[in-house]
This record gives sequence, structure tokens and C-alpha cells, in this order.
Amino acid sequence: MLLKNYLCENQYYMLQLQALRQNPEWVKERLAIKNFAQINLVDEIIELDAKIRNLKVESEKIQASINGASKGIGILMKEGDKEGTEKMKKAVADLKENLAGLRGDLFLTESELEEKIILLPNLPSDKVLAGKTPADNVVVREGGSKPKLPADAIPHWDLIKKYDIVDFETGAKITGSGFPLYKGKGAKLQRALIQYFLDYNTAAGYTEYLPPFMVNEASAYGTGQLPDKEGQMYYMPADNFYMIPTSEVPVTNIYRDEIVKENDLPIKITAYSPCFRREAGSFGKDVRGLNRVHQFDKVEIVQLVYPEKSYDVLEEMVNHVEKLLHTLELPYRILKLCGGDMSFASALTYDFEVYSAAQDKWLEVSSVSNFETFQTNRMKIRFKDSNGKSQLVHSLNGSSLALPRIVACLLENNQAPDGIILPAVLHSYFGGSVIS
RNA sequence: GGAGAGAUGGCAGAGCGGUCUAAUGCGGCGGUCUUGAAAACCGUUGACCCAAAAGGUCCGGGGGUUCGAAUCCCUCUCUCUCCGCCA
Repeated sequence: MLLKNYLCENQYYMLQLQALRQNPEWVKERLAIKNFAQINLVDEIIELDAKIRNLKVESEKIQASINGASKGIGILMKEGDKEGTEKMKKAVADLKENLAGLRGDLFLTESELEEKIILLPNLPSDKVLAGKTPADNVVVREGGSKPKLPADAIPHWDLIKKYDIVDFETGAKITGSGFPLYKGKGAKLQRALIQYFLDYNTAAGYTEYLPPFMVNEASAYGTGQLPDKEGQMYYMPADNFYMIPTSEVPVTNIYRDEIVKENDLPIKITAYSPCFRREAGSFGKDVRGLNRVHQFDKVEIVQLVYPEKSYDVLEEMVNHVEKLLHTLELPYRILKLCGGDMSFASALTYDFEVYSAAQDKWLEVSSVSNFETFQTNRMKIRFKDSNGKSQLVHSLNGSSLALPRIVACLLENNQAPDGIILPAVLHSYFGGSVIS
């Protein structure tokens, strides 16, 4: 199994296990809200856990007597008692044989449990509504106003050709379909948006990072991409690296295996990166133009916070993204995702969609989530509380923002006879107000 | 890619087969003194499993030798130095 080397020395799953032990029925209810199919895993895991704990107690007892005897041997040898030494050695040899058997059992049982427990998704928060498909998501609020386009308005994939700013065909020649080649003002618009988003985020107290665009297996596991999304990431077998599907992955892993100072919380990070997604299984679905591509640019925000504050912070992040959309003068709506539509790692997620006028479609441009301790448990990101105990922090993240669909909407919604009229906030970044 | 050196607690750094339940220093925390602070002095201070006690685990990861491994051997990963290649 892929993750075995990394997992064996760890006890990450211990906190999840505690919840399972203490309240299995509640865990099952929660998983059902997330529309999770393998509820029976819960009972299997509890059974394995009980077995493991018995084996542990047994083997630790034996280990304790071996440790004691070994110390005794050292003392006897110093005293020069050869006979006593030999006798003790024999006794220890027998104990070791016993121990080896128990250890073998223990190892197998633990591996079995690990393989099962990493398949469990995060539990949804109690604020999450039941539901199976995107149709069950709830619109929290809408903002901005839909433009009135002339009858001859065209979708962004035609505008792109008209102004010669993105070349999909050549991108496909260079790499493959879904790898856009931005050109001229199209390329500059990308750069302007990235710069604007980063400035907007850092002004709100986020520290900017520029992370590696490939990660190792441990990092991909930490944020929950592995094992759940393995098939969605580009993988480099020669080095065992994954191309990042979002900068959330490298950036959240900055603090993996660390106990942060209480004063350092909240930790607020923003990062630009290209994002790479195989999008396996989504062929033919909303793939025209910039609607769905394999490589795209995104600016992300991540926070590591006190557990008690994470839901306030989630609202704060939603407001942050909402204001950003306001400044872009795009019509948007905010959805609260139902259990069935939430990601593996999330406890509560809000999606942002912008209205693409020429397509008459809502396009997702941001997803803001609270992961509670799901990621930090895997990554062991903790802080010392006032009693000196280590506690897991909560992690959250959101897009602020993903570019392609923003670009699609900017083009479609702002098309005019003289060209594309950009929102005022971008003029200085773009070095102009019109794409013509 | 080649050669060599290394990886120890928040940091620095000793230990190189048997009270290591890891020295020492710095940092942190508490206290004495002080109007307060600094300095000085005293004390304290790693993580993890187990409901807890008892106990156990952890000296980069994994494996081995041994009654006993931070210490010896193998292997992987990473870091540093030098050489090669190169933006």
C-alpha cells in the first residue's frame, strides 16, 4: 500500500478513533448525512481497535519484564555472577519468543485498521443539511446584478478568438486539451488578476507564500488528497511526486508535524499557484472554453486557528471573498453545500458562483471550507493550550480566487462594441481599461 | 551524476554497547530581589499511546546484531562540503 511507510510510525488516527469508540452511533449518523456508502467500516474499525488494545497491553507487559531482566543482567555481570547471568538470559529468550508472536499479530491488525480508517471522510458539522446532489445545496445569498446583454452577445470562447487572447488549439498541440495558452492581453490579464488578488489578501493580513508546485506523498495525504483523490492528481512516478491540485496542499503542510506557539494563531496564508487537475471522469461535462481545464491559476487563502474560533473565521473568510467579488462587479451567489456534495475532508463548505451571462450559467469560482481537525490531525499541527496540553488547531481554506471562470465572466458580462470593459479595480494592474 | 561528512528534545550541542528515566548552554515558564525592568540567584521545562495508575513507545525512517542499541551493521530519505553539469 502506497502510504504504508509514512503511516506506520504514526498515531494520527487516534483522535478519530476516540470519537468512534465513544459514540459510534453518532458517527454513523453524521457519515450518513455525507452520503457515505461504507458505514459498516465503523463497526469493523471499532472491532479492530479493541483487538489492538488487548494485544498492546499483553505485549507491553512482556516488554516490561524483558526490560527489567536486561537491567538485572547488567548488574549481575558487574558483580561477576556468571551462573545467574546465564539463567536470566535464558528466561529472557523465552519471553522474547512470546513477544514476537504478539508483535506480529499486532502489526497485521494495525495495518488492517489503518487501511480502513483512512477511507473515512471527515464528519460534517451539525450546520450541514442532508442532501445528495448539487441540486440540494442552499443559496445563502446573492449579490451584484446580472448585465443586460445585446442580442448578438457571444460566449467567452468566441470572445477569446475575437480578441486573440487564449489559444486552446496550440495549447493542445503543446500538451493536450485543457491546457490553455494565454497570449498578449490574455496573458497580461492573468498576471493582473493574480497580482490584484494577492494584494487584496495580504492587505487583510494574509502572508504571501510562493510554494513548490509538486508535493510528496506525505503532504498529499496531510490535506486529504490521498487516498481520496489519487486519480485526480498528476503523478510523477520517477520521483514519487504529485503536481499540486491547489496551493492549499503545499501551504497547509508548512506546519506539518509542528507545535505552533499560541501567540502565532491565527496563522493566515495566501499563495498563488497554477493548479493541475486530471478531471478524470468529467469528459464532455461543462468543458467548453475556460469552464473546465487541466491547468489553471488560482490564489488561495488558508488559516490555522483556535478550535473555538473556526466557525467565526469561516464566516470571516466568506465575507472576505464576497467583498472581492464585489470589487470585480460580478453577479454572484453563495451556496451552502449539502452533505452529499461536500468534499472528503470538509466539515462545512460554502461555494461561490458567478453568473456567466452569455452562457446563462452559474460557474463555481471559490469554495471556502472549515476542515476542523481533519487535516491537522493527519498533519499533527498542534498548539499548547493554557493548561500546557497540546491540542489540534483547526484548518480552513478558500479560493480567493480561481481565475478561468472569473475571466470567462469578465469577458462575457462586460462585452461591448468597443471591446471588453474591465472593472475599475483592475485598470492599474492591467495597464488599461479595455481589451480590444 | 561522482566523492566525503552528517541527522540527538523549541534552538545549540555532548554522549559512541549496560542507572541515558539523554549532560550542558540558550530560550520558555514560575519565584526571590526591585517602584517597575534588567542583571543575579533559586526552581521548573520534550512528544506520544492507555479512562487512569502501572506500564510502554520515540535520539531522521525502516530492518538487523545483542540478554541489553542514541551508541555496532544494512538500507532508505534528507542536509552540508567538494567535483561535474547547468538556468
